[in-house]
Amino acid sequence: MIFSKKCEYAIKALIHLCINSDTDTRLNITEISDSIESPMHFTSKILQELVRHKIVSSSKGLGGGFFLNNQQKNIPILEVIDIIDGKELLSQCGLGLKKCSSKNPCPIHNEFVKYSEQLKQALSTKSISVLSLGVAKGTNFIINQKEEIL
Amino acid sequence: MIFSKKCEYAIKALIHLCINSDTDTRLNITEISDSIESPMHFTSKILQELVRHKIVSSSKGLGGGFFLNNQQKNIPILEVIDIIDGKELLSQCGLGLKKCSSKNPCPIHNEFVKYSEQLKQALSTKSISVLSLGVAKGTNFIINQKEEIL
DNA sequence: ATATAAAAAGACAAAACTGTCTTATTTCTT
DNA sequence: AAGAAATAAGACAGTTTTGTCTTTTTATAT
Ligand code: FES
Ligand code: FES
Repeated sequence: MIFSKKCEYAIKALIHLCINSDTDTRLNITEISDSIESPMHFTSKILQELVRHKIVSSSKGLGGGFFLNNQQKNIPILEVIDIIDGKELLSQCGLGLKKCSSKNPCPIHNEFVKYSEQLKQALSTKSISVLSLGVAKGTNFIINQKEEIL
Repeated sequence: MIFSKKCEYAIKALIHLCINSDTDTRLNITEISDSIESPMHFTSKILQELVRHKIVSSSKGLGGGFFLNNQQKNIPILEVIDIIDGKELLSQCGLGLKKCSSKNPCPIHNEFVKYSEQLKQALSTKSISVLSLGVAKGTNFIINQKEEIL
């Protein structure tokens, strides 16, 4: 598993919020965790962390909840991954050497860097809202689909 | 970190064994863990697991130790990763959906599969001995190099 | 003011991963 | 047969990740 569970839940929650919330439509944590099938309190912690980093907005009290404003919907997903799993995740040596560099490359460096750089590039150009498009249209999914018996 | 520590140590140990052992040159666990800078008993467990899967050979008793025969040196590294971290590792959905498929793709499926297939392909065609070449020549490294003060 | 609904925070618990220590077993040498 | 050197195996411990529960704080509506 390349991303942590925290990170997976974060991305799912953000996509759900992108589609279903805005400045004056807030979602509470029960609704969110039910929708993305994630553990409620754990998800709440993750969203709190994202609020601290200004990736998500929130308001307390009656009628409050979590939401994304238009600016937040355009944040690239890589930024979220960097916050939750650390900037190193996609820059680390595949064999765990302290520093991944072409100067002192490990035996899998070439294959590995090619892969991680490409992935990093792709994730840095996809915003939360771009990833949400397919989900809103029903062509992409953030929860497990029922087995269809054909 | 995409591979587990177990897997990192396994790959390093195999490369070290590929370069320094053969049917009648066996290495004991102290020598191996010192050379690859890994925790000795943990590494021993990992090698035992690889012995059970016939990736590594071992013999007990005086003059015994771990070693690779010529056939084992040609095992693709992906096979090792599959054993230690599970076949799923490089086939899993990046968002943790139970099944990664283009029929019910998650929002990052396209990017994700494109690169993980490439990596899997690359790792399936590199044998332990191929990865060892650079290390034997001194152009690749499996332990951290000292900081050079230039 | 009070009740209520919500996030925020903190303490705790379970599980997985990583690592250590001890004992058993095997094999070789003498 | 005895001793030594090695892997094999199992019990245990620390740490991190994942998840749960409870309390506090804040804002709104009545
Ligand atoms: S040095 Fe190992 S991946 Fe770059
Ligand atoms: S469905 Fe998520 S990566 Fe394929």
